[in-house]
Amino acid sequence: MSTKIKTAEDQDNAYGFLIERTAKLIKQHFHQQLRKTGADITVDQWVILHELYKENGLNQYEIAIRTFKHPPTITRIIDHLYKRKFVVREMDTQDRRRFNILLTQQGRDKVENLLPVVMNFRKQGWSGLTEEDFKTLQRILEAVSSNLQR
Amino acid sequence: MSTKIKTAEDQDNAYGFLIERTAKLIKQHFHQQLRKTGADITVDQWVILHELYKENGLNQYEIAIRTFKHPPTITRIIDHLYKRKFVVREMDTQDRRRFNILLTQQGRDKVENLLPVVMNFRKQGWSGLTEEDFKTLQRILEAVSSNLQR
DNA sequence: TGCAAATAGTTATTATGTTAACTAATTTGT
DNA sequence: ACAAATTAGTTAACATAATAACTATTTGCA
Repeated sequence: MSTKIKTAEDQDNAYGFLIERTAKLIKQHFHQQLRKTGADITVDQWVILHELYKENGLNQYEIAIRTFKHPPTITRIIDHLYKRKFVVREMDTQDRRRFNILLTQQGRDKVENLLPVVMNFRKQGWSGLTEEDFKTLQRILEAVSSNLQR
Repeated sequence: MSTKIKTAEDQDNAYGFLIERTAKLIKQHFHQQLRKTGADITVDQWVILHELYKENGLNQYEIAIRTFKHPPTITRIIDHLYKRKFVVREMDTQDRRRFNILLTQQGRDKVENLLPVVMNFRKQGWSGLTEEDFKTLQRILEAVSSNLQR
């Protein structure tokens, strides 16, 4: 069959490992960049701040979907961001189970200060890769995701 | 230049996110598979058991390198595996700072019981992908890694 | 030989990942 | 209208991620 993976001695999950390793590397190096700038913020906190910067007032459920994180994780990270005065929780008047999460001015400033750092980081990480490469990468990773979600 | 990433409005790190999301999905689904079989073992514990199955007696430093995890993480996971009697720590006679980690029979049995589950999981995840796809995936992810480690 | 530097591993701290169990509010079906 | 099911969010418990600070060894080198 055409889908066999290397040879029989390939007992180790080389490709899954490669994907996880790369994801870790990206996160680690991005974390380093954030530290270097003295941002004093974690990668996951950044991700949520950035989502709110793109669309302010998301509720926690929507943030969970968009960031691919679980609800308890969102609760905790929002707690941290609230303590540091980057966001506030606003009770939703239509549905009192919901909180709309709003960036404060301080939160918005933080995102805007870090945007150049982020852009630079990406430029470094993706350098030398072509449009074609991105398309292929996307196709393969989405195939794996779809295989698993069956 | 040939390396630009889509358009200017692509402020979000779509590809980095895609890689991380896929890595998470793989881990999550593998975790589900392990639970379904009643294995009562985490993915990270499996990874270390499997490394030891491939080469018994590795020290913690070598395990850290091979699994891409940090030393404190290895300490804790080995502690868990020890409590569950899957491994033992043997003092290295050449270098008394080192422990050689050895699979017990119980640990070896655990790995062998789970190997078919793991193989099945991989078959599902990678189905429909060609040798060519794997090569491309590998090239791209290694390019990103190498870009970051510069 | 002797002492500084490097190495293997642990402990502690803070943050996130994952699941289960829970509260409170809303929606659905009849 | 109302009980049952669903949904948004929290709390708790346990495991991993990352870094710093530490102990105990071993190695490098003047």
